[in-house]
Amino acid sequence: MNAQIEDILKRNQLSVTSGRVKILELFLGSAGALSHGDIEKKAGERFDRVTVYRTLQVFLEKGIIHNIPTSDNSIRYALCKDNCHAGHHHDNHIHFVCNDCGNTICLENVTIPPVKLPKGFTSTQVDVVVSGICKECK
Amino acid sequence: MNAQIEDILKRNQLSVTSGRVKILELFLGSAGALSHGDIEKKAGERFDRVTVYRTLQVFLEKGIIHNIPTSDNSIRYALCKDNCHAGHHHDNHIHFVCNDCGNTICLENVTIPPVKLPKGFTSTQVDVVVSGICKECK
DNA sequence: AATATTTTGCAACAACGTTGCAATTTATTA
DNA sequence: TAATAAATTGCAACGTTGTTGCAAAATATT
Repeated sequence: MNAQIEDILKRNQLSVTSGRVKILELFLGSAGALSHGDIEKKAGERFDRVTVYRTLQVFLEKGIIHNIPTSDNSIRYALCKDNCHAGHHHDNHIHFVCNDCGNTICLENVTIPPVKLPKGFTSTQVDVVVSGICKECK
Repeated sequence: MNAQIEDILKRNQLSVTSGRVKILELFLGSAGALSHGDIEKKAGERFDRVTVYRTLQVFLEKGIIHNIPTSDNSIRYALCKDNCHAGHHHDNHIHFVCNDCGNTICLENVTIPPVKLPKGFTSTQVDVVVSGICKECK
Protein backbone atom coordinates (compact mmCIF):
# COMPACT_ATOMS: atom_id res chain seq x y z
CA MET A 1 0.00 0.00 0.00
CA ASN A 2 2.79 2.36 0.84
CA ALA A 3 4.19 2.06 -2.64
CA GLN A 4 0.79 2.91 -4.06
CA ILE A 5 0.56 5.98 -1.86
CA GLU A 6 4.01 7.19 -2.79
CA ASP A 7 3.09 6.70 -6.39
CA ILE A 8 -0.03 8.83 -6.06
CA LEU A 9 1.90 11.64 -4.46
CA LYS A 10 4.81 11.59 -6.88
CA ARG A 11 2.52 11.37 -9.88
CA ASN A 12 1.05 14.64 -8.66
CA GLN A 13 4.37 16.31 -7.96
CA LEU A 14 3.81 16.37 -4.23
CA SER A 15 6.48 15.68 -1.66
CA VAL A 16 5.97 12.56 0.36
CA THR A 17 5.28 13.67 3.90
CA SER A 18 3.95 11.69 6.83
CA GLY A 19 0.81 13.78 6.96
CA ARG A 20 -0.11 13.21 3.35
CA VAL A 21 0.69 9.53 3.60
CA LYS A 22 -1.45 9.19 6.70
CA ILE A 23 -4.43 10.90 5.11
CA LEU A 24 -4.17 8.81 1.96
CA GLU A 25 -4.01 5.70 4.14
CA LEU A 26 -7.23 6.77 5.79
CA PHE A 27 -8.94 7.23 2.44
CA LEU A 28 -7.68 3.92 1.09
CA GLY A 29 -8.74 2.14 4.25
CA SER A 30 -12.20 3.63 4.36
CA ALA A 31 -15.21 2.33 2.51
CA GLY A 32 -16.93 5.68 2.37
CA ALA A 33 -16.20 9.34 2.13
CA LEU A 34 -14.55 11.24 4.95
CA SER A 35 -15.20 14.66 6.35
CA HIS A 36 -12.54 16.94 7.68
CA GLY A 37 -13.61 16.01 11.17
CA ASP A 38 -13.41 12.29 10.49
CA ILE A 39 -9.86 12.68 9.30
CA GLU A 40 -8.84 14.82 12.21
CA LYS A 41 -10.16 12.25 14.66
CA LYS A 42 -8.78 9.20 12.91
CA ALA A 43 -5.38 10.71 12.31
CA GLY A 44 -5.00 11.23 16.03
CA GLU A 45 -3.29 14.21 17.54
CA ARG A 46 -0.20 13.87 15.51
CA PHE A 47 -1.37 16.35 12.94
CA ASP A 48 -2.41 19.91 13.20
CA ARG A 49 -5.89 20.96 12.15
CA VAL A 50 -4.36 23.37 9.66
CA THR A 51 -2.32 20.63 8.04
CA VAL A 52 -5.43 18.59 7.43
CA TYR A 53 -7.15 21.54 5.84
CA ARG A 54 -4.20 22.30 3.63
CA THR A 55 -3.68 18.70 2.64
CA LEU A 56 -7.30 18.26 1.63
CA GLN A 57 -7.10 21.47 -0.35
CA VAL A 58 -4.03 20.31 -2.23
CA PHE A 59 -5.54 16.89 -2.89
CA LEU A 60 -8.65 18.57 -4.25
CA GLU A 61 -6.65 20.82 -6.57
CA LYS A 62 -4.63 17.91 -7.86
CA GLY A 63 -7.73 15.85 -8.43
CA ILE A 64 -6.71 13.14 -5.98
CA ILE A 65 -9.96 13.52 -4.09
CA HIS A 66 -13.33 15.05 -4.93
CA ASN A 67 -15.88 16.57 -2.64
CA ILE A 68 -19.45 15.50 -2.30
CA PRO A 69 -22.29 17.97 -1.84
CA THR A 70 -24.55 17.24 1.12
CA SER A 71 -27.70 18.96 2.28
CA ASP A 72 -26.35 19.46 5.73
CA ASN A 73 -23.26 21.56 5.42
CA SER A 74 -20.70 18.88 6.14
CA ILE A 75 -18.32 18.57 3.25
CA ARG A 76 -17.18 15.04 2.55
CA TYR A 77 -14.27 13.89 0.46
CA ALA A 78 -13.57 10.69 -1.41
CA LEU A 79 -10.74 9.36 -3.54
CA CYS A 80 -11.01 9.91 -7.24
CA LYS A 81 -10.51 7.12 -9.68
CA ASP A 82 -7.60 7.17 -12.06
CA ASN A 83 -9.31 9.02 -14.82
CA CYS A 84 -9.73 12.13 -12.76
CA HIS A 85 -7.42 14.96 -13.64
CA ALA A 86 -6.58 18.15 -11.87
CA GLY A 87 -9.28 20.75 -12.29
CA HIS A 88 -11.98 18.84 -14.03
CA HIS A 89 -13.02 15.51 -12.68
CA HIS A 90 -14.93 12.78 -14.34
CA ASP A 91 -17.19 11.99 -11.44
CA ASN A 92 -19.56 10.00 -13.47
CA HIS A 93 -20.89 8.13 -10.49
CA ILE A 94 -23.53 9.00 -7.96
CA HIS A 95 -23.14 9.41 -4.22
CA PHE A 96 -25.18 7.65 -1.60
CA VAL A 97 -25.71 8.91 1.93
CA CYS A 98 -27.11 6.39 4.42
CA ASN A 99 -29.58 7.93 6.85
CA ASP A 100 -28.86 5.17 9.35
CA CYS A 101 -25.09 4.78 9.60
CA GLY A 102 -24.34 8.16 8.11
CA ASN A 103 -21.80 6.78 5.66
CA THR A 104 -21.34 8.45 2.34
CA ILE A 105 -20.21 6.16 -0.42
CA CYS A 106 -19.47 6.41 -4.10
CA LEU A 107 -21.55 4.07 -6.22
CA GLU A 108 -19.00 3.67 -8.97
CA ASN A 109 -21.21 1.52 -11.14
CA VAL A 110 -24.25 3.72 -11.09
CA THR A 111 -23.86 6.31 -13.80
CA ILE A 112 -25.61 9.61 -13.81
CA PRO A 113 -28.70 9.57 -15.98
CA PRO A 114 -28.93 12.27 -18.65
CA VAL A 115 -30.73 15.43 -17.60
CA LYS A 116 -32.62 17.52 -20.13
CA LEU A 117 -32.13 21.18 -19.41
CA PRO A 118 -34.32 24.02 -20.69
CA LYS A 119 -33.10 25.98 -23.71
CA GLY A 120 -30.20 28.29 -23.03
CA PHE A 121 -28.75 26.29 -20.17
CA THR A 122 -25.51 24.38 -20.57
CA SER A 123 -24.15 21.99 -18.00
CA THR A 124 -20.56 21.29 -17.06
CA GLN A 125 -21.20 19.04 -14.08
CA VAL A 126 -24.03 17.03 -12.62
CA ASP A 127 -24.02 15.96 -8.99
CA VAL A 128 -26.43 13.32 -7.81
CA VAL A 129 -26.76 12.51 -4.14
CA VAL A 130 -29.18 9.80 -3.11
CA SER A 131 -30.22 9.46 0.52
CA GLY A 132 -31.69 6.32 1.98
CA ILE A 133 -30.68 3.08 3.65
CA CYS A 134 -27.55 1.31 2.54
CA LYS A 135 -26.92 -2.37 1.97
CA GLU A 136 -25.29 -2.86 5.37
CA CYS A 137 -28.00 -1.19 7.44
CA LYS A 138 -30.93 -2.80 5.73
CA MET B 1 -48.12 40.13 -1.79
CA ASN B 2 -48.53 40.86 1.86
CA ALA B 3 -51.74 38.88 1.96
CA GLN B 4 -49.96 35.95 0.36
CA ILE B 5 -47.21 36.11 2.95
CA GLU B 6 -49.61 36.27 5.85
CA ASP B 7 -51.42 33.34 4.38
CA ILE B 8 -48.24 31.26 4.21
CA LEU B 9 -47.40 32.00 7.82
CA LYS B 10 -50.87 31.38 9.20
CA ARG B 11 -51.28 28.19 7.22
CA ASN B 12 -48.21 26.99 9.05
CA GLN B 13 -49.33 28.15 12.47
CA LEU B 14 -46.65 30.79 12.73
CA SER B 15 -47.13 34.23 14.17
CA VAL B 16 -46.80 37.04 11.68
CA THR B 17 -43.71 38.98 12.63
CA SER B 18 -41.81 41.60 10.70
CA GLY B 19 -38.75 39.37 10.47
CA ARG B 20 -40.59 36.46 8.96
CA VAL B 21 -42.50 38.71 6.58
CA LYS B 22 -39.28 40.35 5.46
CA ILE B 23 -37.55 37.07 4.77
CA LEU B 24 -40.52 35.72 2.85
CA GLU B 25 -40.55 38.94 0.82
CA LEU B 26 -36.94 38.34 -0.07
CA PHE B 27 -37.66 34.81 -1.22
CA LEU B 28 -40.69 35.85 -3.25
CA GLY B 29 -38.76 38.69 -4.84
CA SER B 30 -35.75 36.59 -5.76
CA ALA B 31 -35.43 34.47 -8.84
CA GLY B 32 -32.96 32.06 -7.29
CA ALA B 33 -32.11 30.48 -3.99
CA LEU B 34 -30.71 32.49 -1.13
CA SER B 35 -28.00 31.69 1.37
CA HIS B 36 -28.06 32.76 4.95
CA GLY B 37 -25.53 35.44 4.07
CA ASP B 38 -27.62 36.76 1.18
CA ILE B 39 -30.57 37.17 3.47
CA GLU B 40 -28.60 38.85 6.19
CA LYS B 41 -27.25 41.39 3.71
CA LYS B 42 -30.49 42.05 1.89
CA ALA B 43 -32.52 42.33 5.07
CA GLY B 44 -30.24 45.10 6.23
CA GLU B 45 -29.26 45.61 9.80
CA ARG B 46 -32.75 45.53 11.10
CA PHE B 47 -32.55 41.88 12.01
CA ASP B 48 -30.24 39.97 14.21
CA ARG B 49 -28.15 37.18 12.79
CA VAL B 50 -29.72 34.79 15.24
CA THR B 51 -33.21 35.69 14.10
CA VAL B 52 -32.31 34.85 10.53
CA TYR B 53 -30.93 31.48 11.59
CA ARG B 54 -33.97 30.68 13.65
CA THR B 55 -36.40 31.84 11.00
CA LEU B 56 -34.77 29.72 8.31
CA GLN B 57 -34.81 26.76 10.67
CA VAL B 58 -38.52 27.16 11.37
CA PHE B 59 -39.29 27.60 7.66
CA LEU B 60 -37.35 24.43 6.91
CA GLU B 61 -39.20 22.44 9.55
CA LYS B 62 -42.55 23.66 8.31
CA GLY B 63 -41.65 22.87 4.74
CA ILE B 64 -41.94 26.46 3.57
CA ILE B 65 -38.43 26.36 2.17
CA HIS B 66 -36.06 23.57 1.24
CA ASN B 67 -32.30 23.56 1.19
CA ILE B 68 -30.09 22.81 -1.75
CA PRO B 69 -26.84 20.86 -1.42
CA THR B 70 -23.84 22.54 -2.99
CA SER B 71 -20.30 21.31 -3.40
CA ASP B 72 -18.90 24.34 -1.69
CA ASN B 73 -20.30 24.43 1.79
CA SER B 74 -22.72 27.28 1.31
CA ILE B 75 -26.23 26.13 2.08
CA ARG B 76 -28.85 27.72 -0.07
CA TYR B 77 -32.59 27.88 0.50
CA ALA B 78 -35.50 28.23 -1.85
CA LEU B 79 -39.25 28.42 -1.49
CA CYS B 80 -41.11 25.17 -1.73
CA LYS B 81 -44.06 24.79 -4.00
CA ASP B 82 -47.50 24.18 -2.56
CA ASN B 83 -47.30 20.43 -2.51
CA CYS B 84 -44.46 20.38 -0.01
CA HIS B 85 -45.41 19.33 3.49
CA ALA B 86 -43.60 19.61 6.75
CA GLY B 87 -41.00 16.94 7.12
CA HIS B 88 -40.95 15.34 3.74
CA HIS B 89 -40.78 17.49 0.72
CA HIS B 90 -41.62 16.62 -2.81
CA ASP B 91 -38.63 18.27 -4.38
CA ASN B 92 -39.07 16.60 -7.65
CA HIS B 93 -37.15 19.23 -9.51
CA ILE B 94 -33.46 19.68 -10.07
CA HIS B 95 -31.29 22.59 -9.02
CA PHE B 96 -29.05 24.57 -11.29
CA VAL B 97 -26.02 26.54 -10.15
CA CYS B 98 -24.61 29.04 -12.62
CA ASN B 99 -20.83 29.20 -12.60
CA ASP B 100 -20.95 32.72 -13.98
CA CYS B 101 -23.49 34.69 -11.97
CA GLY B 102 -23.50 32.29 -9.06
CA ASN B 103 -27.27 32.08 -8.93
CA THR B 104 -28.91 28.89 -7.80
CA ILE B 105 -32.31 28.28 -9.29
CA CYS B 106 -34.94 25.59 -9.16
CA LEU B 107 -35.81 24.14 -12.53
CA GLU B 108 -39.36 23.26 -11.68
CA ASN B 109 -40.08 21.58 -14.96
CA VAL B 110 -37.07 19.34 -15.04
CA THR B 111 -37.91 16.21 -13.13
CA ILE B 112 -35.35 13.97 -11.57
CA PRO B 113 -34.56 10.98 -13.75
CA PRO B 114 -34.90 7.56 -12.15
CA VAL B 115 -31.73 6.17 -10.61
CA LYS B 116 -31.10 2.45 -10.46
CA LEU B 117 -29.46 1.54 -7.19
CA PRO B 118 -27.56 -1.69 -6.47
CA LYS B 119 -29.39 -4.44 -4.62
CA GLY B 120 -29.94 -3.76 -0.94
CA PHE B 121 -30.06 0.01 -1.26
CA THR B 122 -33.28 1.92 -0.83
CA SER B 123 -33.65 5.61 -1.52
CA THR B 124 -35.79 8.17 0.22
CA GLN B 125 -34.51 11.26 -1.53
CA VAL B 126 -32.57 12.14 -4.65
CA ASP B 127 -30.84 15.48 -5.01
CA VAL B 128 -29.62 16.59 -8.40
CA VAL B 129 -27.50 19.70 -8.75
CA VAL B 130 -26.37 20.72 -12.22
CA SER B 131 -23.61 23.30 -12.62
CA GLY B 132 -23.03 25.25 -15.79
CA ILE B 133 -24.06 28.46 -17.49
CA CYS B 134 -27.59 29.71 -17.13
CA LYS B 135 -29.89 31.23 -19.72
CA GLU B 136 -29.13 34.78 -18.66
CA CYS B 137 -25.36 34.48 -18.71
CA LYS B 138 -25.07 32.65 -21.99
C1' DA C 1 -57.40 46.08 27.24
C1' DA C 2 -55.14 42.55 29.95
C1' DT C 3 -52.97 38.32 29.98
C1' DA C 4 -50.56 34.43 28.01
C1' DT C 5 -47.64 32.92 24.48
C1' DT C 6 -44.28 33.42 21.18
C1' DT C 7 -40.44 35.66 19.15
C1' DT C 8 -36.55 38.68 19.24
C1' DG C 9 -32.01 40.63 20.47
C1' DC C 10 -28.14 40.43 23.21
C1' DA C 11 -24.24 38.21 25.09
C1' DA C 12 -21.44 34.65 25.34
C1' DC C 13 -19.78 30.70 23.47
C1' DA C 14 -18.25 26.71 20.36
C1' DA C 15 -16.99 25.02 15.87
C1' DC C 16 -15.10 25.77 11.56
C1' DG C 17 -11.90 27.63 8.51
C1' DT C 18 -7.93 30.99 7.09
C1' DT C 19 -3.43 33.49 7.08
C1' DG C 20 1.51 34.82 8.21
C1' DC C 21 5.61 33.35 9.73
C1' DA C 22 9.31 30.76 11.84
C1' DA C 23 10.85 26.01 12.43
C1' DT C 24 11.08 21.63 10.56
C1' DT C 25 11.04 18.26 7.05
C1' DT C 26 11.73 16.75 2.39
C1' DA C 27 14.03 17.05 -2.06
C1' DT C 28 18.07 18.28 -4.74
C1' DT C 29 22.72 18.99 -5.84
C1' DA C 30 27.28 18.02 -5.65
C1' DT D 1 26.46 11.26 2.19
C1' DA D 2 26.56 16.12 3.43
C1' DA D 3 25.09 20.78 2.27
C1' DT D 4 21.88 23.60 0.24
C1' DA D 5 17.37 24.80 -1.66
C1' DA D 6 12.55 24.17 -1.61
C1' DA D 7 8.44 22.77 0.32
C1' DT D 8 5.60 21.63 4.26
C1' DT D 9 4.28 21.88 9.01
C1' DG D 10 2.85 23.79 13.51
C1' DC D 11 1.77 27.61 16.11
C1' DA D 12 -0.68 31.68 17.12
C1' DA D 13 -3.91 34.70 16.07
C1' DC D 14 -7.83 35.92 13.75
C1' DG D 15 -12.48 36.00 11.15
C1' DT D 16 -16.63 33.69 10.04
C1' DT D 17 -20.41 30.74 10.94
C1' DG D 18 -23.66 28.70 13.79
C1' DT D 19 -25.70 27.70 18.69
C1' DT D 20 -27.75 28.44 23.41
C1' DG D 21 -29.85 30.80 27.58
C1' DC D 22 -32.32 34.38 29.10
C1' DA D 23 -34.59 38.82 29.65
C1' DA D 24 -37.16 42.21 26.85
C1' DA D 25 -40.30 42.99 23.28
C1' DA D 26 -43.82 41.78 20.09
C1' DT D 27 -47.74 39.00 18.81
C1' DA D 28 -51.85 36.30 19.76
C1' DT D 29 -55.72 35.21 22.79
C1' DT D 30 -59.30 36.02 26.08
